Amino acid sequence: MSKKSSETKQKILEAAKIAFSKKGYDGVSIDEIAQIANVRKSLIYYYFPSKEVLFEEVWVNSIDELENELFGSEEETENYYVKIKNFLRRYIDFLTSKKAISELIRREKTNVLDQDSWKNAKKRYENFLGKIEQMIIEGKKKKCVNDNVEPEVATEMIASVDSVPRKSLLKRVEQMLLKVLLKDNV
Amino acid sequence: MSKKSSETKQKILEAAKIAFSKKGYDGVSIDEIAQIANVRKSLIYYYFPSKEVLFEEVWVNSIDELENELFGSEEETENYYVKIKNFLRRYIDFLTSKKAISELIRREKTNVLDQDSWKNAKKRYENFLGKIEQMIIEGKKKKCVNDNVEPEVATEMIASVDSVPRKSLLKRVEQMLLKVLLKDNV
DNA sequence: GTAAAATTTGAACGAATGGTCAGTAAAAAA
DNA sequence: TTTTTTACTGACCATTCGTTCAAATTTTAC
Repeated sequence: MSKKSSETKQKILEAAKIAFSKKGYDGVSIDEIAQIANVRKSLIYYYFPSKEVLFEEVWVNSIDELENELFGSEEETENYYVKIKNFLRRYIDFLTSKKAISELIRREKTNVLDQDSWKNAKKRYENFLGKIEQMIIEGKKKKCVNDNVEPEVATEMIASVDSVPRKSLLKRVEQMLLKVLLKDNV
Repeated sequence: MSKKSSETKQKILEAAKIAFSKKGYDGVSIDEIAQIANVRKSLIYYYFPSKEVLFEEVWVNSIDELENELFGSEEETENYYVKIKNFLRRYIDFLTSKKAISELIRREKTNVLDQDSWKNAKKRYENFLGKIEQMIIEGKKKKCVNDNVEPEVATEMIASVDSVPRKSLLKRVEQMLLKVLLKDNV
């Protein structure tokens, strides 16, 4: 794939991301995306076989970006207090800075998990949730996370934070989550 | 309007409520709603001039039902500690029992507030939020709500609770909100 | 410079969508 | 019973939608 080609593809992906995040999958037409990206509609079909696949690629990229910011920096510490605290801080930073992706996830995550047609998107999102769950499980093994915390429930709790408006409230929720999750030796 | 007429209209509204809550406004067609309600498509247009108006009526009814459950029972007390505590308890009860309406609001509230076309729906929802805000303002006057709480922000916080999954987590969030909002003389 | 490959375009298609309307059936009024 | 009003139907329309494709243009390889 040449430079120009991947540039165009990127332009389409970016336009689709913005459109889907603002209006949702069903609220956006290929024409609309083409207009935003400033390309002809048929060109979109040169790069993507269908609207569904385009959405899935946008989704997977978005989760990649989120996951990278949350788990990417190779953590030196094995201290799960620090690990989980850092994780939540990074998550909240992401939610307040990367608005388009956050809004996209908030809007479509239910559909991604329910809908059978978006298999790749679903698999990618479940994999991401699985990493959070794994972190909680490890935290329990290391005696940092409360024994009464069910990892699956804790994961749902953490993921639901993406619907919280305003940074001030997010900070409160962060504190609440830390209190609920971690054993309280300071 | 005869009995049969209002029964049919109700059947359509109910079908639309379920469909919209599951798939969102853009994800649902009039044909689909007609199928669920077991009526012909054109009959829907006998009762509603457009899909938009149908949605707005579903929305307004839903907010009515919610508001009625939260503010309806004529409270005897003027104690705003009790009032706000009861309010939050009722809200959480509603979210866990009336799933369709809760999901509808969660799905579409952003669109209702943004979109200019759904004027009635927007006005109704803003009026509902206004009542919550008013309760906070009164609570401040009565020295029950913390001085540093901004009513508008508090309202957003409370409204965002509709995105919280699981009753166990909802109970936690309820406690957090009470802690943030109310002065802590037990 | 020319051939081959990759990229972009515009026109078109069938299906689905929101919406209309003339007409039929049923209920209420007379 | 007849008339008038109300409730319902089916056929149809215009538009938008996702999608296809042959042809044009641009880029790359030789």
